[in-house]
Amino acid sequence: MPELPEVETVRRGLAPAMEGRRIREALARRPDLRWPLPERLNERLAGRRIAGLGRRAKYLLIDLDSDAAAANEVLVVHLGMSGSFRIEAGDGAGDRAAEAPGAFHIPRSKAAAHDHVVLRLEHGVDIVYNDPRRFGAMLLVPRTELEAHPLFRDIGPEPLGNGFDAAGLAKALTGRRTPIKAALLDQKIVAGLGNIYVCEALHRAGIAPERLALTLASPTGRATRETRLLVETIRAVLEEAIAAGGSTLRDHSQVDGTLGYFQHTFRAYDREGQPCLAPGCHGSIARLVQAGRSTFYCASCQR
DNA sequence: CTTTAGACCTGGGTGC
DNA sequence: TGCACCCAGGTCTAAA
Repeated sequence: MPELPEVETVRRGLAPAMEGRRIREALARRPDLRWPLPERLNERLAGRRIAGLGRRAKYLLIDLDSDAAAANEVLVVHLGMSGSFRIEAGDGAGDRAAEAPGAFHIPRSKAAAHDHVVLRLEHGVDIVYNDPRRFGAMLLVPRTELEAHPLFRDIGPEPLGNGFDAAGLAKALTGRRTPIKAALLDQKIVAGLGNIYVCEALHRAGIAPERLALTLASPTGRATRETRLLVETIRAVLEEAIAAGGSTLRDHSQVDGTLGYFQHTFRAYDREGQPCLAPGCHGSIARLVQAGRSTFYCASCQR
């Protein structure tokens, strides 16, 4: 469940359970997700206090205080394609003592397939990370090195922040001969959009996905009516999606088990063959493949 | 430099 | 029931 609105929903769901709490124990069931998990995860997390939860692009940022002289670190989490968190009541001290040191301390009744990491908090709450496809990632980065980190260094502006505007988008699209669909998926141009919200934004803006990116900016790289429209549309779609708790596909749910419902609001994504929902449009949604990803659009009202 | 194809994984759905 | 095949919310890497 991983575009910006879903990650933001996860952040908001986890925050009340995590912020200000201390990690009692960090348990890893396997050594890696997409990349190796941080070395000595438990030694580095146990006892640390969670200062707060943040987000950058599709990354969840778990801010950790450190005792003593060690530098503060951020536990950076990416959900990949299939990552999710859930909050569970811990099992208390009882049966933990019965298990071997280093064992994965999830009661059998609760352990689910693909539960890879558990953060056991001091107040008896387990934060469980589950990720069937393991495209997700976790890494520990010193707070001061976060922005310069290779994963963050080249990422574009936050679409809901002040750094995202028509002038900047126009500049980023200038000279790019890639389709606008692919350009908006490029995290260097704008952060946090994925396949769903790019399709939805282009549909709402009435812009054809095959249009070359450079055609949306003026020849001199200035903002145009379309660049401005795209900026506003992207913002609106993301804000609506966050307000709806994100989109819930397949069996994913939010951290407390409730479902986001923005998927009921899709006007294009995954609606191949169905009528276009743009006001006054009598077309239907088609599917094409761009850069290896499905694009859903209406050839009638997207120009 | 820009752009694309392949790679990484598991699971669900479809059609034979 | 089994099996082959396609598809899926991402993004890094190598190659063109």
